[in-house]
Amino acid sequence: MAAIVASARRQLAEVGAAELSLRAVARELGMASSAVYRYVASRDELLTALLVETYSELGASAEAAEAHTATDSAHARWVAVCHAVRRWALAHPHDYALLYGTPVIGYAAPQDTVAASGRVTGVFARLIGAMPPAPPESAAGEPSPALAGMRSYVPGVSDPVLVRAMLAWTAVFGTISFEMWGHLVGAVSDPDEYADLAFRRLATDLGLPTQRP
Amino acid sequence: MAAIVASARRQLAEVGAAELSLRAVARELGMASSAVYRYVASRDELLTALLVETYSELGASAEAAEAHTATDSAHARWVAVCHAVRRWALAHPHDYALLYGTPVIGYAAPQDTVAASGRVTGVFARLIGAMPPAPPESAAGEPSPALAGMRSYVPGVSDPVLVRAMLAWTAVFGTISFEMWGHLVGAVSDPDEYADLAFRRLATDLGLPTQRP
DNA sequence: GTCTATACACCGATAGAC
DNA sequence: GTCTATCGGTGTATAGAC
Repeated sequence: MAAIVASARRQLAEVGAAELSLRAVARELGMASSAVYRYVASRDELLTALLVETYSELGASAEAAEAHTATDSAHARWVAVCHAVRRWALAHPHDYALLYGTPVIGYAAPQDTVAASGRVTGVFARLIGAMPPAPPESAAGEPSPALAGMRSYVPGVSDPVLVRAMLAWTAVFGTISFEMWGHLVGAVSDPDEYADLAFRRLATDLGLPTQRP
Repeated sequence: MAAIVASARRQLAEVGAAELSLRAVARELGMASSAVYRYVASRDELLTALLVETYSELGASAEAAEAHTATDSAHARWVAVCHAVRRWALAHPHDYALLYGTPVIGYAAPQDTVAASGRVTGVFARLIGAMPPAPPESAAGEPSPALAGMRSYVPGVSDPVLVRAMLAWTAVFGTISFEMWGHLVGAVSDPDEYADLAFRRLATDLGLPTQRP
């Protein structure tokens, strides 16, 4: 089973998730295609196994980056986690595309994959929890019910701050995706430096404390 | 030729860009598969035609939204353009995925598609040009050469402001992509309202003027 | 411009022998 | 658990007649 998933991940790098083929896996493993069905009931099940393993790998990278700078400021940890995600994406472009690119048409992600994705999200959510709960301009206003799900991760924060946190999160993945998929060509000449500027800017604008806790 | 591209776009909605097939197009048009080769030299050429047409369509939507609010504030125009892009994406999810999702493996985008994509980008760039050139906290510092390409669009702006503009741009597409591809499930319960909050927040944080010009 | 025919590949999935 | 054989599809691309 491990060999099957490993082979499938190798294939991913060549053909993309939608073209992933059980037959090709069997070929690479020197088995008959029918033998693979002993281990995996269908192509979709293989895809699920791939998603879970890959989300978990990225989650581990992010967690490791945070643990490694755990004694530092929230600002430093945010930047470290962002860089870890970007580095992982650059090192595993096809795996990144599997997770954050166009979903495979006709494939319905089961609950397992949603749970697996939470590991990465959780790292960001914890960091965002270090935001100052009531910044100067925090206007009062009614808390919007649209953000209820998000608010459960980061309680006691005003709506503008919550939205800002969401935007920072989407900006991180938007930045990485745009870089990897060629949308930054012409605008950014040094992606490494730009990424660093961007991740630091986000941490600063989020108000993440620069002092150690 | 128009019928071929139209059929291909219909197909896109069913199978995804990577699985787009000349045969299926021919089938839908009631032609022999070989006849299509009179119009399109290869599958990649068809893909290019699709990309150019689709970028142009989205660009037209964004431009129309801006023109429609041209007499309003930059803040209002930013929000209108963001909503227009999101509405177009929701109405044409597969077209959006073609433009901003995972690139098709093995397909090298020719220069034509890059030029076509500039129409959308240009709308955002012009709006960003309305940012206050020297905000309070604009630290001096050396302008980074990594942002040279971007700076040519928005001259005379400090690096932090420039980076903030880039982040806003990537956040818009990150937000739309995350919503469309299911990464916001659990965090956001009302996507319409969240999108509005997010786009307004970005306009505000960018410092786009709320008064008419 | 459109057709038929063809070469040469690919795929998911199952039946049934060993 | 693995195999062979098979069903019933999919595709790109070309040759050559009309």
